[in-house]
Amino acid sequence: MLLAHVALPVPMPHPYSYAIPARLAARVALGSRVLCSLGSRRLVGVVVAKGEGDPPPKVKPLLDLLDDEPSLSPALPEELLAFLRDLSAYYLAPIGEVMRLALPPIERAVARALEDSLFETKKGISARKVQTVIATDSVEAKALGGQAAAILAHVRAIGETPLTRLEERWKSARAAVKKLASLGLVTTSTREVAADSFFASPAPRDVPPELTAPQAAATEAIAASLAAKAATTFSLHGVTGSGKTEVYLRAIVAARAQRRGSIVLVPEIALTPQLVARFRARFGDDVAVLHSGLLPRERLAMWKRLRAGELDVAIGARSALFAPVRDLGLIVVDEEHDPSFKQEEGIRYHARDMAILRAHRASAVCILGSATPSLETEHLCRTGKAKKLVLPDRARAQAMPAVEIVDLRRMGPGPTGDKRISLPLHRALEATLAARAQAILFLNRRGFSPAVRCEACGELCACPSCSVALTFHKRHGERLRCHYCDYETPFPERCAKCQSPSLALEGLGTEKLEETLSAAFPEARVARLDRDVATGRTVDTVLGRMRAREIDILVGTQMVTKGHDLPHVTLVGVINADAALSLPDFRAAERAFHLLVQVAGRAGRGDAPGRVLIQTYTPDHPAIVHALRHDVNAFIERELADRREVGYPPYSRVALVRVDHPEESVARDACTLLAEVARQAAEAAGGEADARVQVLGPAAAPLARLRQRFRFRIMLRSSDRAMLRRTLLAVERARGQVARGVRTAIDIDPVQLL
DNA sequence: TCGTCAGTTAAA
DNA sequence: TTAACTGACGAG
Repeated sequence: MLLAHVALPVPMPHPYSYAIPARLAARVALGSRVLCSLGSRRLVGVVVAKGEGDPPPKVKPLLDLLDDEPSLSPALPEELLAFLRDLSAYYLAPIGEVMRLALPPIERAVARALEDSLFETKKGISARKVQTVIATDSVEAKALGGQAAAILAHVRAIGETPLTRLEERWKSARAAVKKLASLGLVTTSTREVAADSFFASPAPRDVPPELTAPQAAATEAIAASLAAKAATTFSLHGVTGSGKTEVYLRAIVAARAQRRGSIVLVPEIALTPQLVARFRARFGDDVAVLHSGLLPRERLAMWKRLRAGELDVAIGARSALFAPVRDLGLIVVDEEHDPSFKQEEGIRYHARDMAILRAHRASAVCILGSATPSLETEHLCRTGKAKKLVLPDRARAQAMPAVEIVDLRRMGPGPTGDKRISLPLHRALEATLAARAQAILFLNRRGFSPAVRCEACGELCACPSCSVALTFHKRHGERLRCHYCDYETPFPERCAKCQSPSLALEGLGTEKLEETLSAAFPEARVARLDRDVATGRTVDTVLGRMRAREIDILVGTQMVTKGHDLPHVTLVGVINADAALSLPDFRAAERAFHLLVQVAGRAGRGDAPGRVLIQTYTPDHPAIVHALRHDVNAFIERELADRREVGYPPYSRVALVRVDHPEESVARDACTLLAEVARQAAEAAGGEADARVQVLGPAAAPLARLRQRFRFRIMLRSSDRAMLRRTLLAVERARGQVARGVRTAIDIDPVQLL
């Protein structure tokens, strides 16, 4: 019997086998999308293997083949298919769910439509409309249950909310909203949404500039690898303004010359409109820009055009890694060090690592570009797995801004009385305002105060499910919010533990900083930029106001450090550099360093020389010392040495554990032991551990049920390196105890796979 | 007795 | 993941 092995979007590690009916036999290929019935459901899957053989006892036939357009068949080209299988094996992720990453999201709707045989191919793109939900003033007559109550509370707190946003969080939001609407508690309305903002204005073509010598050398090296079809990873190290983008553009041209396509990954596409603009200026509209604002239909259109080879360049965030680009020749990862390349929910993957993998599989070139390369990339260079290309800083002549340290141990508070607005910072703000220039203040804490403590018994208000301190948000009705899980509750009247009414706000968030500054500088226009005020596209609105000089002082989180030219900013203040340094992450120092270098780069790139003030209690910390001198190499050297000293692998912190033993009881014991070790290690480290256990072999089926229980995370809530070493030793020891059939992969280096 | 709920199981 | 099934419970 002819069988098709199909990866279906269910969390099972194996594909399902179906009989290929005669009428489809000629057309079903590897990578084809097929409609299958699984239990009582109908699902769209991808054919990952074909063959004759013994059918499983309950084999069913394929229902249909979805690749109706011959030019787009099969849906997933061989190269992409092979890559997805590697990714699935590497991250122990269910094959079907991985395949789904690469399929256009409209498939759900298609499958449903097929089921109802209502499917009709509508050409053209419908108007962009979005349905929103607004709470009315009426009060519910009787208590509501479950989702309806939660949704009502949410809409009342947040205000007008798109229905799709609600559906992300509550599965049956649509039904619940319908019910609420019938009770008169909410109303819905449909509004038109602005067209795709990236293509709103025509792109004036640019003229390719003359390359500098280092640019030319880099371009040449890349073109040579492309011409030789030699899979090569390049680390392109150059500060902002050193011309990395021009190298990307030339590399794409070189790939094109060989009729090969390119993928460009950026950390957050919404924050990089000017990079997109440069690509459009060079290549016109022949660039697929994949961003979150696309409607499913538009996304599908892009997908098809890429698949058909009509477009050969795709730009986007993480997920653009799975673009069906034809004859892939090049993958660029811009701002390679950025942590947002790591997908942390659903299928977990690191887009930078997987970009290297996909490029190698396709005999393509991978360029990792950054002004502050990650230690992982440096490690690849040192182990000969990547080649280093350096663009010296030609902008150095324009003078880097003067970076000054404000030692909070010695410096008293400024006139506001708040220690976090020190005297030097206060004076610098005054000077900036007097000069009619702009200032950016960076504070990595959203909300008003990051903690609320009972003054009677000392208890912190904590999230019931995450046991993390709740942040007080003044706007949106004085509520406490958990920044991990979005749990929300009104500000309590009394302490939950001792009923005392004296609850004190602790610490400083962006909301409070904004308020304090508005009071201290009444003549200044103070604005705030963080996730609470700006989501996705609205970031641009705030930055637009900044560029138009409608804002004097901008207070913000991470967001203010990324992208965008703000030429009138002459002062950048880091309120508390130690906040970034004490994050519960072994990469805290590295990230703080990246942040400080980036933030410093924001000052004075325009008409006036800039000033950067970094407030800290630990001015001697290497991340701060080296950021002061803009010395990336010295920092990397120091950090690598530090990590070596505690025995931490240079690559990744994730521990994957595979248990492969035929004896169920042994496999079970191994799982139990590893889970226990992780739990204990995590407890000792004051946090959780990040590891996953997968059971392979004959014991897999009986233990599959228990998989949930064996999934655990180690997240070190301590920057204590000795603790880190103890944790790793504990996991190593456990590996020794259950040695037979247990493999652990703690040091994950994707290039080892190649 | 029926409906609801939480927990279990199988899906090719 | 999802849907179907199971047994336990409590309201009527």
